[in-house]
Amino acid sequence: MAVTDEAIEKIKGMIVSGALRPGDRLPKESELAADLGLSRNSLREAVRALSLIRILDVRQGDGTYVTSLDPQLLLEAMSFVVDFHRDDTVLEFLAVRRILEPAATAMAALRISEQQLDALTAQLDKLGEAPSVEDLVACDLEFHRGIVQSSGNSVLCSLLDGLSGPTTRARIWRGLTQEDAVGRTLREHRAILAALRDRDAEAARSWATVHIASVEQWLRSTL
Amino acid sequence: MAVTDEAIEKIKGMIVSGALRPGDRLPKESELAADLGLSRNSLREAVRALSLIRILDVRQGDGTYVTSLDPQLLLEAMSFVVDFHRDDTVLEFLAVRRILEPAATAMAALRISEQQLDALTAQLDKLGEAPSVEDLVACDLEFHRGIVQSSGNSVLCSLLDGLSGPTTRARIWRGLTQEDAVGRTLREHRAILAALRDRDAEAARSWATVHIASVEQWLRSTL
DNA sequence: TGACGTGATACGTCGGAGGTCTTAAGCGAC
DNA sequence: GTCGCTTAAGACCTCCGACGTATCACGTCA
Repeated sequence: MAVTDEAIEKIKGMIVSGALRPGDRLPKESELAADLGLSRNSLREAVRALSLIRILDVRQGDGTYVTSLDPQLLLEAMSFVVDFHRDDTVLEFLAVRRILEPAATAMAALRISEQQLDALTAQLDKLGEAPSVEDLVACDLEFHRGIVQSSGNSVLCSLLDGLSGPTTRARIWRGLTQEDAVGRTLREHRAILAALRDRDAEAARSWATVHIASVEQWLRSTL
Repeated sequence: MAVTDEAIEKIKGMIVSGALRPGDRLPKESELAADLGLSRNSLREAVRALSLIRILDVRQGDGTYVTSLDPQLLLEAMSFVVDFHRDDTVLEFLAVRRILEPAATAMAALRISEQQLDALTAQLDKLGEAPSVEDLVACDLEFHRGIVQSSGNSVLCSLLDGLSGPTTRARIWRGLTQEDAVGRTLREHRAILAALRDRDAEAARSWATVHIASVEQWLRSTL
């Protein structure tokens, strides 16, 4: 195994074992390199790799720190990965989202606060009747994120956040080509919100399923 | 933005735009560094980072290649990330798995082949009545992986693979073996398999839910 | 024709030299 | 005494050049 890969494993080990805790500062590059028995250049490769996936936070002029290791932060790296997938795998991502999002919406129906409900309502009202496609997509993303956050599971939230990347692309495409998609999306959002207000988990789940399935169906028919 | 980060973005852009396709070979380090306008050392940091998340495949003495970019390969990097999470977030990961795995099992019930069913049966038979903990854990992992693969969704499969990481699984099982969990697990596996044979998606989904919920319940009571 | 050796090629590792940014201590003015 | 600026130290950023090591392809020889 290359010395850089060894260094990655060793740093990982230090964190997993608890020798390095979230927020801790690492020894400076030259010291850490000496400790691990490799050159500063090779160590930097290891640190850079761990930095890309948000394990380490490198601050020039200051030092290198272990991040909070929040699920949100680490899974955020997933969206970077998802970007590499081409359209032919979008359907598979969408299928996973079709499983997770209704479940998250149902969970949210039992936990969401009145305050959050009002915020979602205001958000939908602000958009108006005939928004631009860009505004609609941005709003859609925000709407679903708000709901999923209310599910109370940060892992689930981050996962869906990452999965929404390709879906978003598809939805832009759809909005540009399918005439009634805008109005339909707005109506479905209202329906989901109403189900949440009613604390009706099953209705919320069903509307979320319908919402995603409509995108999926359209995508399947055009690919 | 640092030159290395720029290089990461540029290489990512070349792949996403299609200038570099899966399997393609990159220019050699010195040339690529010159093209992107940075030193070979800094470029290597970028390549190493992309290599960690399985975007690039570096072969000493040969060259650097774009990987297949299969969802399986890229999401495999997630298990690396999951390893960093502490016990207090295991429940959240388990909750997500509780959503995905029953759905995957239900999907599998409609698609799994007779051949795969026989393979799963043989696998359970081989384990016997009183297996060792190591064998049980390995078998459990393999059993679920086999089912999820039959769902036909590689993204879903990779995702669950990452969530069921060896670390998480091992931690859970370590304490679980004290109870009657072994026999219970074996019985539940048999039940899931029977549902699959009957092509009964709902029964398969329910058994899978029960299977995971029992682990979740135990974990919640002990943490 | 096939096995072997050798050279070319490309990645792996290293040490050192400046450069840039952040932080905090030192210092003077209000 | 407090605030703001200057300055110096510390740490990461980038680069260069050199050498080590693994792989592949070509040519040689049996």
